Amino acid sequence: MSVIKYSRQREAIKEYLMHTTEHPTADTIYMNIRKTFPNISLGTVYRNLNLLVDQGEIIKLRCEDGCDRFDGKTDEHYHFACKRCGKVMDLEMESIEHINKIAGAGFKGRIDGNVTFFYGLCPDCCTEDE
Amino acid sequence: MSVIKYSRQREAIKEYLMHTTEHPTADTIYMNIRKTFPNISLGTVYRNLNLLVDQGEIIKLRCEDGCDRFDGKTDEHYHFACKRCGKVMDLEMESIEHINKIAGAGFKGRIDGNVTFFYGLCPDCCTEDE
DNA sequence: TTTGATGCAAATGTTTTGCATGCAA
DNA sequence: TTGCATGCAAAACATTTGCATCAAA
Repeated sequence: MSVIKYSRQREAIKEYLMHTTEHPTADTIYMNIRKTFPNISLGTVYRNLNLLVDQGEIIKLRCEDGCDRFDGKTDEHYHFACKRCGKVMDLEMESIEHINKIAGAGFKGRIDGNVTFFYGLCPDCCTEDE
Repeated sequence: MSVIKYSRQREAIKEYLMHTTEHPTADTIYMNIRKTFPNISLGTVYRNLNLLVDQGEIIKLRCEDGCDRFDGKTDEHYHFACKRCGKVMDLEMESIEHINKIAGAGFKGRIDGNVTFFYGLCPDCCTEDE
């Protein structure tokens, strides 16, 4: 098994994800990191994102719109996607991990967890409706 | 707005999805429909799948493994994905739609629903572990 | 007939990968 | 010095689309 060496690019990606709540796509991350590392390549961004996901330092979100988004917040929380503007946000809500028990009730396998995505209209799009 | 005409290919796709619980990918559906329509093209399969999704006759599942899967069962139910073999199955369980209220409690927007995917080990992979 | 559906192939968009070079240890 | 990480470009992959032709209504 190979050792993981420090890299400024990876550090910058991690740093960027720690300080945004936007749940950016790989391409958005690429555009932003380029401000600091103009020569960084998309391939490097992808390689580092996958590495960070494997290490559990960031989370990969499989969105409805097809492409992946990344989240630097790794503690248990839930996401919301706006059906109108596509924005993805964190939800401040109490735990719903009890649904794992509900799901496991009549199931012969083992339930380890769940991925839950809520959808509807975000606060901004909701206001526009009035 | 254009009228939707009958097509034997679309009917075959719908029929196939109605009688499988495998949650096949577009490519798997293509391979199967080719047994009946050897000349059908992948493009046609995709076009019809999207059409059926728009009509609410089937459901599209965005899976962890990246590609989409399709489900002919359209009533409210939840899915499970095996982390080991990748199999996707339906879960027989009571409704958890109350989580929409929990999610909406401190949220300024509007919650219309949720997409929930459970994961862990399927019954088959679970048994192998013993 | 008219117009939507098809088959085919080319195009698209996202993500991965091979390889020579650069940089961390 | 060793070998992982990078930049670049090509490849891989799932999905969509343009167009001439076919078939439903």
